[in-house]
Amino acid sequence: MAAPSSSDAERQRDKDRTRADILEVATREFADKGYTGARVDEIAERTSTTKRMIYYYFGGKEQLYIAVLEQAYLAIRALEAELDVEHLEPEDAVRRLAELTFDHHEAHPDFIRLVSIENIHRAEHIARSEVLAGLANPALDGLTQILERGRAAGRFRTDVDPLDVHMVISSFCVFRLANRHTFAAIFGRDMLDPDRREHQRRMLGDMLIDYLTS
Amino acid sequence: MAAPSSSDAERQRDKDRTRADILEVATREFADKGYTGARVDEIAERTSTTKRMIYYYFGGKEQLYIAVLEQAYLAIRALEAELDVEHLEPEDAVRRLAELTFDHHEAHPDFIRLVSIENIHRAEHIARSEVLAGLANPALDGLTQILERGRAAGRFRTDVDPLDVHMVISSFCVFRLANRHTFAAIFGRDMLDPDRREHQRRMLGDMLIDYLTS
DNA sequence: ATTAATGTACGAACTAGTGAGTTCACGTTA
DNA sequence: TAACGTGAACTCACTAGTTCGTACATTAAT
Repeated sequence: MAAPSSSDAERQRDKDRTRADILEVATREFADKGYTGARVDEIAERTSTTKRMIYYYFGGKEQLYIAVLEQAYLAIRALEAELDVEHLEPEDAVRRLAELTFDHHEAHPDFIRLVSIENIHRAEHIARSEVLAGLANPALDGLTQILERGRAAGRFRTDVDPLDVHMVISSFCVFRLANRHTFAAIFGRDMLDPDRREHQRRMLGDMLIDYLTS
Repeated sequence: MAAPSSSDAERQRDKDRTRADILEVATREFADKGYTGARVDEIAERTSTTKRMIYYYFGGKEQLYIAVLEQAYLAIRALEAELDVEHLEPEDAVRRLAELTFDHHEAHPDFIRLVSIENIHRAEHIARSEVLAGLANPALDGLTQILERGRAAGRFRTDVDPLDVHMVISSFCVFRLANRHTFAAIFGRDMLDPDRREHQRRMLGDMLIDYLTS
C-alpha cells in the first residue's frame, strides 16, 4: 500500500512498517491473552523485530496496549462510517443496520475480545486515551436519523431512545461472540453455528421492528 | 449458623470456616483482577489465614479459581431454582422471567465479571470442572414450558427456540453490566443509571412479547 | 560525522508454589 | 488423671522461575 522510500527488496529500516508489524502482532496477543496475560517478550518474538523496538516506538506495555485499542476502534469506526442506510425506508433501515452490526461483529472477534478485556479493566485505558475518550459513533448517528424518520412518519413508537436501541442491537451481536464459550460449555450449543445464523439474524431484525412498530 | 464444637469465642481451628473465608476473598480478587491478574499473595493477605493454607485446601491457584467458579454458578442456580412462573399466563410469565433475570444480574455483578473473565479464557476452567460442565439451568426449563404453553394456546409464534429466547434475555441483561465501562467511556452514559432502569426493564419485556406474539 | 534505528545481554522485582517445622484438640494408656 | 501419641490445621521463610524494562553496543542513512 504505502510506497517505501527505498526499493522493495531491502526494507530493513522502515519506521512505519516496523510499527505496523508490532501493532498487528500485539493486537493478536492482547486479544488472545488479555492485558495482564499478554507477554511483551512473546509479542517481540512473533515480530520481525526485537523487544527493544517495542519500547523504542511505544514506550511500554501499557502504551502499546492503548495503541492497539486505538487502532482497533478507529478501524471499526471507519468501517461503520461506510454503511449508508439513509435511502431506505425506516423499517428496512433498522433491519439493515442490525444485520450489518451482526455481520460486522462476527467478522471481528478480536475486537470483541479487546472490548471485553477492556471492560474487565473498567475501561481505564480507554479513559487514558485522548483518541478514544468520547469517540463519535457513525452507526449511532445513522440510527438516530432512522428513528426520527420512522417517528415522523407515525410508524415508530415515540418512547424510544437511539442509544437504547443501539444497546439492544449491540448486546445481541456482542453476546454471541463474547459469551460463546461459557454458553457452549453450559448449554452445549455453539452460538456461532452457521446453521442457526440466518435464523438469529432475522430474529434480531424481527424483534426490533415488532417492538418499534408496536 | 453451624454450631461449632468448641465455644463461640475461640474458633481458631475451623476447617470449614477457613475454606469459606478463602473462597470468599478469592471470589472478590478473581472477579476484580481476572484470573491472571489475581495474586495468590493478595488473597492470602486479605484472608484471616496464610497462603500456605490456600495450597493446603485447594491445591493451587487454578483449582482455587475453579472452586470459585463452581460456588458462584451453584449459588446463582440455586436462586434461579426458586423462581416459579408456572402459574402465570404465558405473556406474564415471559415478562416476569425476563424481569427476574434483569434484577438478578444487576444484583450479582461479580458473577457477571467472572463469566466474562472465563470467556476470555475460552471457558477452559469450566470445561475442567466436573461440577459445571453441562450444569442444568432451571430458568431455561421454566422458559421451555412457558413457550410451549403459549404456543399451544395459539398465542406465541411457532418458530421460537427456548435457547434463542434465553439468549436474547441474557444478552440484554448481561450487556448492561459486562460492557458498562466501555459504553460509558464511549457514549458517556451509565447503563446502570437508576433513572433509566425501569424503562430498560420494561423495554426488554415489551420487545419479547411483541416478538413472541407477532 | 551525526543521528536515527536496531540488536544483545542483563537485572531488579515479582510470583506461584514448597519444605520443614509448630501448635492444637483429642483419644489412649499407665 | 496426667503423661503421651497422633494427625489435622497452621506458620514462616525460602526458592525456582518469570517478566518488564534498560544499559550498552552496533549498524545504516543522510
